Amino acid sequence: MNEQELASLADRFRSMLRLAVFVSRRLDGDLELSTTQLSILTMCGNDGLRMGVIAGNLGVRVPSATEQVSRLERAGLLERHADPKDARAVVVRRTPRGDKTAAEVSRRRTARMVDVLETLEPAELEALRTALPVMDKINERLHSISNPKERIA
Amino acid sequence: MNEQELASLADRFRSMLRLAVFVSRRLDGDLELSTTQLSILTMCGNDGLRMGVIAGNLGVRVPSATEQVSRLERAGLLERHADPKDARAVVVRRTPRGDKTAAEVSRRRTARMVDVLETLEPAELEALRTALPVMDKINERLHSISNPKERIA
DNA sequence: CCTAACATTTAGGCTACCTAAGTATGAATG
DNA sequence: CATTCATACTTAGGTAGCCTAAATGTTAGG
Repeated sequence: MNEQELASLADRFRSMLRLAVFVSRRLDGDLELSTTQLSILTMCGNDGLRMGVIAGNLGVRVPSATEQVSRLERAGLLERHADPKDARAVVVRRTPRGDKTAAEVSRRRTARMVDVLETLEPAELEALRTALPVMDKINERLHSISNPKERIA
Repeated sequence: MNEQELASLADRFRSMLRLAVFVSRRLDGDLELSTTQLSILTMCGNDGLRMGVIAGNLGVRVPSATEQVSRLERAGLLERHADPKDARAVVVRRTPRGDKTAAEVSRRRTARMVDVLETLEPAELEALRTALPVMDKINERLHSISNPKERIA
């Protein structure tokens, strides 16, 4: 693939990323838990996770994770526990109600997505399936790019 | 493809959408203009667009578009003009500086994406290319799903 | 005309991110 | 041990970008 084709693919892929944000909003924007909250609930099994790990999995800073966890705790879906090995740390676990809610919400959300996917051709579904691992790889690659921050508008 | 395979694909596709949000943050999070702002700048050629059309293209409500346009106007990249056909309406156009900035920012952003794509196998690039139109189709399908709004946490 | 529909802005609110600074514990070192 | 540095988390305060509801002015239809 030559330079120009690559640039064209890059451009269209950038548009696709933006589209993914829309799709995500359309799909999840009206439900009980935000996508982030459902992710947290899903990853904190009954074994529990450290706050820092949650943040890392989400791709956000620790204080952002703290905020979401606190909210889910207030809603009775998660609990903070002391880590016996390290008094600095916190272990976040789902409550029984959290288990139930996570399962329900996830089921509803997947069902909605299935409704959409059902309208597609088999070849299109195959295209989707094939592209999934590529996105993972791209995400990994981007870990290596750094981030200052300044906006002009 | 049977019911269960479809559900599994739906699940993994949902994860991919979340990943797309990360990738987008990693890729664009540190630059001069937000993704939304660059989209606006790109779509408002020198012909200009109505505020409502901008909002529609972005997939947001009109007041959200107003806000971003105002900001870009303050930054000297866009201008509001009266529509001679309809005094209620506004036509948003890029300034010459807006032209220049849009081109530059877009070039830089694509270059960064090319750097990432260059690390992939030809088959992976092909997978990406094939999946792009499928995302468009999914987005269209989702237009038909409605949106109240209530969170439990 | 008068009323209803439309295009936009303004005002106010919320989520989810961020950075910087504070607290407390743990680990390493002289 | 005492000190110091690193780690894990929370708190405080700020910002972007979305939302709804209401205000303003314009057009179009009966």
